[in-house]
Amino acid sequence: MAPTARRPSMADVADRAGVSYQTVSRVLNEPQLVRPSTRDRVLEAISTLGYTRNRAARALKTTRSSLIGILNDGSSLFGPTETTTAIEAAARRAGYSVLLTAVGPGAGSSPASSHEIGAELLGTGVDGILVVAAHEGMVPAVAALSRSTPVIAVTALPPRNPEVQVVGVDQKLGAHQVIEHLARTGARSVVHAAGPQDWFDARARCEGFEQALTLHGLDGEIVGPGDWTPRSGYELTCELVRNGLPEAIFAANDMMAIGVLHALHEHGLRVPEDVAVVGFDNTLGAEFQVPSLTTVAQPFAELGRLALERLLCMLEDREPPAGTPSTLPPRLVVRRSTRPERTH
Amino acid sequence: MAPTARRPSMADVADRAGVSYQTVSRVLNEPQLVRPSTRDRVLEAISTLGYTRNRAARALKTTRSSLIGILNDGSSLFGPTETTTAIEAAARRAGYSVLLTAVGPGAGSSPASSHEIGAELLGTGVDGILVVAAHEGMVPAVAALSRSTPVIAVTALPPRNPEVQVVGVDQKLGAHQVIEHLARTGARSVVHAAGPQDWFDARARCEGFEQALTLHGLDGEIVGPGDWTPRSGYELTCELVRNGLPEAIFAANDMMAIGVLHALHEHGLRVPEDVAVVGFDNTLGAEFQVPSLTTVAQPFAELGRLALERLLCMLEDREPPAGTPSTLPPRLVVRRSTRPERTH
DNA sequence: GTGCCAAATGATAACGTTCACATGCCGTGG
DNA sequence: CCACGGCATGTGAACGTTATCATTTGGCAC
Repeated sequence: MAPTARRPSMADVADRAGVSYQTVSRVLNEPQLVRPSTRDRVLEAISTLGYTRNRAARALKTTRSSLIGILNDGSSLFGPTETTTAIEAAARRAGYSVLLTAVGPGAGSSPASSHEIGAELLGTGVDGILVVAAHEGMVPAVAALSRSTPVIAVTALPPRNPEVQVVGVDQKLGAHQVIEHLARTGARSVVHAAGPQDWFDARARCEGFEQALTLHGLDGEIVGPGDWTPRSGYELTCELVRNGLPEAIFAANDMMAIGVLHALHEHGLRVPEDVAVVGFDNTLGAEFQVPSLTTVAQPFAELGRLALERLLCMLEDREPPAGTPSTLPPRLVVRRSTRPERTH
Repeated sequence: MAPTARRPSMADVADRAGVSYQTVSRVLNEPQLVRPSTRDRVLEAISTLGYTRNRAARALKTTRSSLIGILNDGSSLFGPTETTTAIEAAARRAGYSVLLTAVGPGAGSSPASSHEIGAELLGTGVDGILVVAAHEGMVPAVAALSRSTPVIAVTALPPRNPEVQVVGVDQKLGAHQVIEHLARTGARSVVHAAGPQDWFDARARCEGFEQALTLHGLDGEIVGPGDWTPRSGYELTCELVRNGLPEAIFAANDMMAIGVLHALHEHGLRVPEDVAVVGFDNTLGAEFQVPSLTTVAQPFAELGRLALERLLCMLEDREPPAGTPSTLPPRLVVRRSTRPERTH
């Protein structure tokens, strides 16, 4: 590290190019207003000096920070991480940077302080906020936030606080696809090992499960809730083994499904012959479980891009292009942990 | 969203408290310099107005943004994600926010543009940068960065560019622990299914593997490289099955190990009776694989905290407290995918 | 050549802070 | 009673941009 000579400013560039700093500003913001020859001279000065705009000054003057805040839950869950990465890439393409803030147990902060964290995030001056992995604990923070900044939540539709725009994957549809597939493969009874009920996505899967169950006339119930971890899937299954197994188990996510598979194997039960198993998410490892896991793939990355696109619309005061969905469909991926569908 | 009345500034607070804006500034920055009664009046004004400092103005004046950049590879790998989350939490506690930037194929950007991305990250005015999930493709960006900003790389020791400080988990030690365990459980030959060789951690594991092999007098070789995915572990194992299996397979990470387990199961081979399998990372699902996976746990979160601590030392021009390690030890977690150690 | 319009460029102020310094006040000691 | 030092607070300038308005320049018709 050099003795940190001050970074070059517009004035330095202007001197070198023999123009005023205002012209430099114009080259950067409205190039069409400046004569090509001048522009080239300025651009050359910029590149030889290695000049970059001072973002703080820019933000101060324009009252826009070019920063987008992501609020997540501090877990390392597959889906939210994928979504976050996609948001970052899309944001950068649009000229924004991404400020990451975690709230919740995974981040070592109590729900009580989620309020504070919201305020803090606001204090950073972000232009807009995307809430990834939305669960109940974030509601107070989001409610506070949405009063002073555009906010979009990435989740299944939350029952209340309708002020906040929502973008998500159709969890109910996913559950329907699962149950339909199980019905077609001859299962008569299905248990749903539920996810944590303070997560909107988990609740939506439960609702979808129950709807689909009656639709297809299957027996079934919800057990749990688990907590997204393999261990919770494992423990719930052990209980089922003691109390009577269904013909199929629909786990709230792939991690729990992994626990389910483990428990069944441990008790000498064959999958899918004795019990069929389905997960949710299509995690990286799902295909290579033993047996390879039937699951529901969610378009996490596309979801991130969609959410960002929506947010940009809000920021720039334009309507989202007609026909843009706010809900994306998931896709059932059939593998070997369920029986093959009858082809008639 | 209200018609966005301008956020209150220090002047507003000052008016309300009947002091000058400078006093408000002092209350915020050096409270001990202002009389308690005045301080209370100011604090009250702050809270009723809901005032928060304008970060842009602050950054402009102080030339410090209170922003820390994280450069990662845009993958959703378990380790980097955990580390990132830990960094974010620690940074927030220290009064910093975290700017996330992904570079590399996972982020949809070619290595060629990593240079640009580095410059861009610099342009945001971050006070320091943490490189998580360091691989060869980041070297140009990091080299450029480190000339003008404090940078710390979170990785196994990279062979070159010694200017950049490094914090990491001792990958070689991890490999040694694995081989020692395998030796003790009676394995005579081990194959290492290597990770992508442009990752420093992957290379370090290879080196450790070879060292430990000769140390314990075992047979073995390196196959691959894979690419961290289950599929690559699966394919490498299928090849091994054709060409002759060792008594143990040491996969470069848990994901690849999952692929290995799948392939072995598919070929009717028993784990650990026919072949022992070891992974690396202790991913969330490792314990619940079939059979549950022996692996090396890395202290990802602690690593993040350590890296941030180091970076803060650089930022504040103080020496890291004596005795702070720059390398953390991993921990072997023995489960059922390897044979039990002989107790003599 | 003169006048005029548009295009190109420059000058000034402001954004909300913090820094460096100036001022006012109080109590103390001579 | 006054000079002095320390504490508490206020004033002016500056950070690097962009917005607004003013000025210069060049081209062209008359």
